[in-house]
Amino acid sequence: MQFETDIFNVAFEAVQKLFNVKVDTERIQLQRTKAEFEGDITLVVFSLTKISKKSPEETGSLLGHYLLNHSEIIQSFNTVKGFLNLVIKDEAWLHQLKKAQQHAHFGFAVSKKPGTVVVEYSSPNTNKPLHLGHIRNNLLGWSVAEILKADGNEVKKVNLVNDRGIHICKSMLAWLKSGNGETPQSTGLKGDHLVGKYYVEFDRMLREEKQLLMEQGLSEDEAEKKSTLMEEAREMLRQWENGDKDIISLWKTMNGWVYEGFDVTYRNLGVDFDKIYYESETYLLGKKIVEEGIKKKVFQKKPDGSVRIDLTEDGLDEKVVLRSDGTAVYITQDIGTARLRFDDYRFSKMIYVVGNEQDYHFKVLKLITKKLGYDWSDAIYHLSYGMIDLPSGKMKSREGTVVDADELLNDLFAESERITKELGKIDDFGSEEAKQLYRSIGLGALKYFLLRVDPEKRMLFNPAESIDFNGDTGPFIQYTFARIQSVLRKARMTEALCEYENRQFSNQHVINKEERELIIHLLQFPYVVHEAAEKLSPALIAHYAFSTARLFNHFYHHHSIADIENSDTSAFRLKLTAFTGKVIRSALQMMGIHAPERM
RNA sequence: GGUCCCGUAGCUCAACUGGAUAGAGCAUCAGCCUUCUAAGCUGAGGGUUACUGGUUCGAGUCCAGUCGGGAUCACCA
Repeated sequence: MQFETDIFNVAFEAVQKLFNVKVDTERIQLQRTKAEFEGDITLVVFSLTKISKKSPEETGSLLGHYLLNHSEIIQSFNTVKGFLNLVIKDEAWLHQLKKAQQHAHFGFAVSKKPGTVVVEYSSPNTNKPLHLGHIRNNLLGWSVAEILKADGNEVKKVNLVNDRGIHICKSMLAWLKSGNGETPQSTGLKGDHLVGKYYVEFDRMLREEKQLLMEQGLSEDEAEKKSTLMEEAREMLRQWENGDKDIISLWKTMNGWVYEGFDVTYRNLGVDFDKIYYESETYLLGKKIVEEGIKKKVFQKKPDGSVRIDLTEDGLDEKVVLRSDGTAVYITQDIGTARLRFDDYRFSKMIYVVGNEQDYHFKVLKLITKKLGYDWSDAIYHLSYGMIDLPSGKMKSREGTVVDADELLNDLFAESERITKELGKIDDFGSEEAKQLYRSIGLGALKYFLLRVDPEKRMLFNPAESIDFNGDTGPFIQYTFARIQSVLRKARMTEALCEYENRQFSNQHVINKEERELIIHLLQFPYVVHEAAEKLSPALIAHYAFSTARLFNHFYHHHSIADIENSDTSAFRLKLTAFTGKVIRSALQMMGIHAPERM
C-alpha cells in the first residue's frame, strides 16, 4: 500500500515516544480506510491499548495528533472506536502520481530477484483433446508466470507432455482394431480429436468385454483383470518400453497428429513455453533413480517384482514406483523429470500447476525427492487449483460431458462477432482486422472468466449461459480501455489539447472526489502485482483490473475530460486518463488479454 | 472407513496476517444517449456467511461438533 512504510515508521516512533514502549512491529496494523468513513489509511489501535493503558478512542486520538505533527503527508485524522483514520494530503497523492506517470513500466518490479522460478503447466496427455479444465490450467500457469516476471523473477515456463503410458496404448490399440487407417487428412478431423475418438472407442470396447465377463459372474475388478483388451494394452506398453519398431512407429505417428492439434489450440489461447519435456525422454532417468534408490534403501523391491516405498510413517500409504513387470508408473517419470529440470535450471522454486485431484501425488513426490536426499525437494510447490464443474456435475471425457476447448473458443469468437456487429462501432474495419478483434474479445471473456476466480477454488461453468460480455467481465475492461483510447485520440486532434502530454501539473492542483479515488487506486497497482506474485493468484490482478475500469467509468460519467474551457484541468484529466489506460493495459497483459484500441 | 478441501444474496464470485454497517457482477424493478464509445452510468430491493457451541475488545475468517457437497487413499495419469 502506498505510504504504508512512511506511516508505519512515524507510528512506530509515536508509540515509543508517547507510551515509552518499543512495540512489536505486528502490533501496528495499517489498512485501507473503508469507503464509508473519512480517510485514506487506517491504523487499528486495539492491539495498542494494552500498551497505552488507555481507551481505544483516546489511544487513537493521541497517536493521531502525533502523526499529524510529525508527518508531512497527513492532512487530518479522525477516530471512530478503535480506528484511527488518516487523511493523506492531496499534494502527496499528486506527487506520487507524477512519479508513477514518469515510470516507464509502472507496476513492474524495478530490480531482478535472484534465482530462477520454473513454472510447469499444461501437461497434457496425448490421448485426447484439451477441454475447459485444461484451459483453466493453461491460463493459470501462463498468467502466474507473467505475474512472477512482472514482480522481478527470472521465470521459465515448461510443459511436460505425457506422451507415453498405458492410456496412449489404449488409443493406439483401438485405432489398430477399428481405425481402418483413418488419418486427420482422410477424416478432416483435428489430430487430437481423432486420437481422442479412439480413446473413447477403447473404453467402449472394454466396457462391452467387461459386461460379458460380469455376466459370467465376475466382479468388475476381476473382469478388468481378465479382460484380453487390457492385457493387449499392457502388452503393448511392454513392447513400447522394449522399443518395438512397429509400436514405436505407430506411437510417433499418432502423437504427431495430437501435437499438430495441440499447437493450434495453444496458438488460439496465446500460451507459450520456454521448454517442452516429454515423459518418454524422462521416464528412463526416473527408473534409474529408482534403481539407485533401492541400493540406498529408500525403495524396497517386493517378491512380486514391484518396487515400492513405504510412506506410512509420514501418514501416507505404500506407493508403487515400478510395476512388477518393470514398467514405469506416473510418479517414476515425475521423479526423473524433476531431477532433469534441476540439472537444466538450478531452480530456486518449481511450481507445478496441477489440479487439486493430484494433491496426494505431489505430497508423495515431494516426500520421495526429500528421502532421496535432493535438497531442491523443498523448492517444489504444487499450485493446486480447483476443478471446473458443470451444472450437471464433474466433466467426464468418457461420458462425453466435457466442454471441448476448440468448440468453446469458436463459440466465443462467434458470440463476440455477433455482439460487435450488432453495436456497429467498427463498421470501417477491414475483415482481417475485425476478425482479430472478435478473437481478442472472445478470449478476453474466457480468460477473465477463468482467472477472476481464486485458483484454489473449484468453479462452475454453465454452457447454456456460456460467458457474459457485460458487467464483471473481460470485455467490460477491454471496452473501458478502448473508450480511454478514443478520448485520447480525439484530444490529440484538438488544437488546444493535443499537447496535453507535455503539460505538467502542480501538486497544488485541485482534484475532485472521483479523480482522487481513481488516483489512489492506480497507485496501488505495484503492490497488487507484488501480492499476486506472492500468492500466485491472477485473480487479484483480475479484480484490480475490474475495479480500475469501474472507477474510471465512474469518473468519466461525472466529469468531462477533454472538451472543457479550462485547459489546465483538461490536460490533467487527459494525463490521468492516459495513465489509467496504461495501468489497465499492463494488468490485462498479465492475464494474456489484449487491450484493443477500438471496439 | 482413513486423510484432505469446500459450504457467503435467486445465480456466479469478493472480503488483506481475525477488524468498522459482509461487497461486486448477473438476474429483477426504476431512471440516464442533441455532450469525450450506452459492451456504459445512477438508484432500489435482495444475507441468521449451512447449523450448534467455544476462544476475545472484536469471528465469514481461529477451535470443536453436527449436517450437506467434493477430492483422494490404483501395478490410471
